[in-house]
Amino acid sequence: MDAVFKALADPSRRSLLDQLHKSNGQTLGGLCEHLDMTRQAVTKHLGLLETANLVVTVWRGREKLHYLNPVPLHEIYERWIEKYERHRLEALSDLKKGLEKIKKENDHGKD
Amino acid sequence: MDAVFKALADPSRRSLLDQLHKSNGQTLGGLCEHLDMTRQAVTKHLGLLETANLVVTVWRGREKLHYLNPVPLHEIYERWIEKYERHRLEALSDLKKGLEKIKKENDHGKD
DNA sequence: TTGACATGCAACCGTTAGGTTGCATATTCT
DNA sequence: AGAATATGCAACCTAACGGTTGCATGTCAA
Repeated sequence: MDAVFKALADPSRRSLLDQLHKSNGQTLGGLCEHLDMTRQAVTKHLGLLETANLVVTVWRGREKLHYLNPVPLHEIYERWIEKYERHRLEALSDLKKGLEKIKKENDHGKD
Repeated sequence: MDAVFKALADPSRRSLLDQLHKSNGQTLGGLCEHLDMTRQAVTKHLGLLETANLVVTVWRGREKLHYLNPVPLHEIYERWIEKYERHRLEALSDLKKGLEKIKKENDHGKD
C-alpha cells in the first residue's frame, strides 16, 4: 500500500500511467518518447510502478511491453478514499461547528 | 493535486489523517502523542497536509486545532481513480490478450 | 556473422525529505 | 508578575530521490 502511494507521488510516474491508460501495452522506447529525460530515468520510474504492482510487464523478443494494472488503485479507493468519503459531510460539519464555537468564545471575551 | 499525492505518500502523514478521522479537531500536542517523533517533526508533517489542503487549522487561544478536509481526497477520486476505474476490466482484458498473443508467438517459434 | 536496436546494470551527483536540537513567542493559570 | 503550557522558527544532518553517464547484454535483420 505504501509502495502504491509512493509510486503515485511523482508526476512523471503519473504521466506514465496516463500514457498507458491511453494506449496499453507500450514498449519502454515508446513510453520514453513523451518524457523529457533519459531512458534510464524512465526505466527507474517504471521499476517503481512495477514494484507497486501498478504496471505489469511482458517480454516480446527484445521488447518489454508495459500493461496497466488497475487493481492497486481500486484497493486504494476501497481501503482509503471510501473510508473518508463515508464521513465526508460529517467532517465538514465538524469543521463548521468548531469554527462557530471559537467565534462564540471570541465574542464573549470581547470588550 | 501534486501536493495532495505528495502529502499522502508518507505513512506518518496518513496516520495523522487517520487520527483526525477518529477524532476531528485535535490539537498539535494531542496529535503528537501517537507518533514516535518530536513535536517539530509532526508540525512539519501537518504543514504539508495543510498545504495540500487536507487539513484546516483554527487557533483557540494558545492551542491549534486541526480539522480534516475530505474535499481533496474526493477530487483525487473524481479526477484519478474513477477515470481508471472506468477502464478497469478493459485494462485487465488488454493484459490477458497481450499475454495470450505472446504465448502463441512463442509456441510458433518452438522446436 | 555482423551491425543495429531494445533494454539492463552500476556508479555517481545535486536536491529534497524527514528528522533532530536549540531558542523564541504567545497564552493561560496562580 | 511569574511559571507553566502550547506552539513557531531556523539551522543542521543524513538518507533517499530523481536524474545522468558509461558500458554490458540479448535479439533481430541483412
